[in-house]
Amino acid sequence: MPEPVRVRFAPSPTGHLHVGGARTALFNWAFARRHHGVFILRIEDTDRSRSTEEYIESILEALTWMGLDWDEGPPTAGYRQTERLEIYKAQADRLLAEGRAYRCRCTAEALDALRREAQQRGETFRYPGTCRDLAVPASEPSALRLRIAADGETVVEDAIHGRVTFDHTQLDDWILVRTDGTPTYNFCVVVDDVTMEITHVIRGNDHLSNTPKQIQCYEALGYPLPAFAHIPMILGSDKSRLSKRHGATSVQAFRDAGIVPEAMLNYLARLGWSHGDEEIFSRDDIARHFDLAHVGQAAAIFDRAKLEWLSMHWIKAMPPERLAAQLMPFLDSAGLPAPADRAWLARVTETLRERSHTLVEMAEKATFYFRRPAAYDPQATAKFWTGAAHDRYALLIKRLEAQADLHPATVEALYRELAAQLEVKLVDLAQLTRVAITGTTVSPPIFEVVSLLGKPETLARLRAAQSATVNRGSR
RNA sequence: GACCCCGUCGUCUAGUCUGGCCAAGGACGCGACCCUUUCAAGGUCGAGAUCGCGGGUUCGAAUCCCGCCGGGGUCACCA
Repeated sequence: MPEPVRVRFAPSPTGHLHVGGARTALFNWAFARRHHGVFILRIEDTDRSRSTEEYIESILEALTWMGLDWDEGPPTAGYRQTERLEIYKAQADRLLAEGRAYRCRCTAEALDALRREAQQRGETFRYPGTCRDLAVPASEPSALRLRIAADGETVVEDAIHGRVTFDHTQLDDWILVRTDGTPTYNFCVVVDDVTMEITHVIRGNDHLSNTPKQIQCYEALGYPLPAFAHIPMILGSDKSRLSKRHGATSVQAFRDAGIVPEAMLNYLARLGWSHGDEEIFSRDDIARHFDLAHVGQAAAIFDRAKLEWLSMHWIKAMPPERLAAQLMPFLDSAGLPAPADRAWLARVTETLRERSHTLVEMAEKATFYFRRPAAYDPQATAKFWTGAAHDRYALLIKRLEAQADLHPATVEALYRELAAQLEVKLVDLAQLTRVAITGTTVSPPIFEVVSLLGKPETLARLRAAQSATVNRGSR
């Protein structure tokens, strides 16, 4: 039986989870689920100056929102680098004892000077190995460097890019442990991946260049290599690295913009990965079909329009009760009251779901269900409050009053009958009603709206419009 | 600058490994029409890619080889 797949997502909590990180998390999660393996969440918080508890919470929240559940990780202890310092220390000591690493007392200033010189000569800076054979005593302040073979090459066998070769002239004896005793990122990653028995390292393409250094470390440590897969990056519309400049980039920014999680997941999955011509993937679909073989090699540009299309798709596909529940916080932010009747709200969302790309949009469009029009759109009144408007409102009011119930079908029958009698088009009566109810000429199917609003409210709005036609000078 | 990765419609992509089924398919967006109580949604149709460019191999190349150009990434006692 093959060894079980173990993958990890290892964000550093220096900011909210951005879409690039979210997609890396998704690919790891999907790979784990597809292979019935284990998805581990590890927090890379060795950079204490920039890491915060708030960001850790924020990242966990974003992953949870997307439904990316982890099998190992916080809140269980031991999945934060700051909790693993002894482990790095032990491995560092071992490398030193075995001669695979050595103490270096070169100062940062001295190295900076060398770096500048190299740059002026147009060369890649490499640590010259000053302390390599010096046996710097432990009593002196020193950093720990990995001893790397001066020549030869290191090959990365990448699941997405194939074989990538790096010449050792490009590598140098990099720092494992800083003078202050803290381990560096590249060292922690290797130790963590080794001790957590990670089988597949799936991460952003920006780490490909670091991989040969890490491979050297695996070898020094005497551990087998995991498989590597470097997924392409996500770029902004100008093909530069996606940043705030390009608008929303954090997962919660999209959540707050009313994108539904199903859509975020679906969009991110299709950004860089494909499964034939399919576009629609539920979380389960992704878990069932995801494979590294169909992850592309080219960076992808983030396209908000397609995300919103998917968001509408999933809004349309969502069970009404769930949709109503999802909408609630957005009604609140829009300053609208929380309806006590959840079933009623579900019906309201049914009328709005194919007209809303986001929940924010849906909440906006739902406004008239909760509030009477603050004003009537001048263009609408100019067009529909003609001389006959007042009388037509009167007729509508009279007939609606006589109706015991306002099922959409009975309302429609009433309107059609009246339109026929007056020898006008149904649209004229419908638009007159829209103006009265929403203040505009746009709404979901008006018979449904009337039914949802109920008789007293509908009548009140029709009467208000009717008297407004008088005030306006129409007869 | 050095090294590494990448390059198919505006965008996401199928196809590239195993050359012919591709005078390049799907999706978003865009346009038109149909449907229709408005707006949408839906349906149909359409515009849109000489497969970055130039050579080569081959009967035949988006697919193989070479060169070039363009974009991105990495070069820290950051992660």
